[in-house]
Amino acid sequence: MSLEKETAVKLFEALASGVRLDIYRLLVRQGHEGMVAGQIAANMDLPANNVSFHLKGMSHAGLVTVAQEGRYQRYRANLALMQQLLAYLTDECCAGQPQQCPELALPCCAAPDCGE
Amino acid sequence: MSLEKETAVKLFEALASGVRLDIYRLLVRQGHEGMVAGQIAANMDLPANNVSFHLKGMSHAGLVTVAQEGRYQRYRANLALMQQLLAYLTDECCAGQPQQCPELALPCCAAPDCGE
DNA sequence: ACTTTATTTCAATTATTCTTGTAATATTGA
DNA sequence: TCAATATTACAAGAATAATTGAAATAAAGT
Repeated sequence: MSLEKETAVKLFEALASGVRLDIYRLLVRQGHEGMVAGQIAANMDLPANNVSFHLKGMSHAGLVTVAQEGRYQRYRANLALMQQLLAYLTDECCAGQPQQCPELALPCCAAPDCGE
Repeated sequence: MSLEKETAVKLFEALASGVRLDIYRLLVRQGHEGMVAGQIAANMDLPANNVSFHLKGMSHAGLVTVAQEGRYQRYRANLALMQQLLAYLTDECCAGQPQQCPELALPCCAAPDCGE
């Protein structure tokens, strides 16, 4: 159930900009409520079309989801995919030497199945 | 003790390329042993100077560390910083509505201090 | 000292991404 | 239907990043 590499790269690209990182964290803070595009743009203090450009990239990558509400577009952070991304990163960590993991304090290695 | 936004952006940029993502995951698998630049280049099947270019970016961002060993440069994944990056991402998640967190299955929210 | 090996640096080219402005689409309310 | 609002689409220029090749540095072995 691991992510495709291509998917992971797109997700990191989607996070690799100050604007988009701010947007994502804003949506994480909003939780399930999310925010509509105009609110996000107001919050970012950027032109609406620029924010829309970034939101498009983020939703295309899967980092956020979008739902239409009349003439509004409501965006939400896709936290489930973020979890998969983290798992992808730490997949097979310290392979063969699980005893290294605790000292490196990596969550994957603290798991009971680490090193399997 | 949260990361600076600029630091977080640089880390995501460092992960936002197929080549660098492969390198990072390779180093994660290697654990504390790490790998020297030439081994990494051989593993990536890319020109050494190209790999060096990417490694420089990654180490400048802090994603990996580098230690000189004679004429070799040994690179290791900086897992401690990765942990901080994850914390930065999920900081203040679902602020004010901690009851949303479990259903979103985000690790930060499963923590006992979620919503504080 | 000389040669080989490991790695980095620099410069040039190509490719990609960001921003801005303007126009288009589509929903709502009068 | 008409006007206003929310948002996206498109195009052009500016800014960044990636790749390649050639040269530089620096440690190790002879």
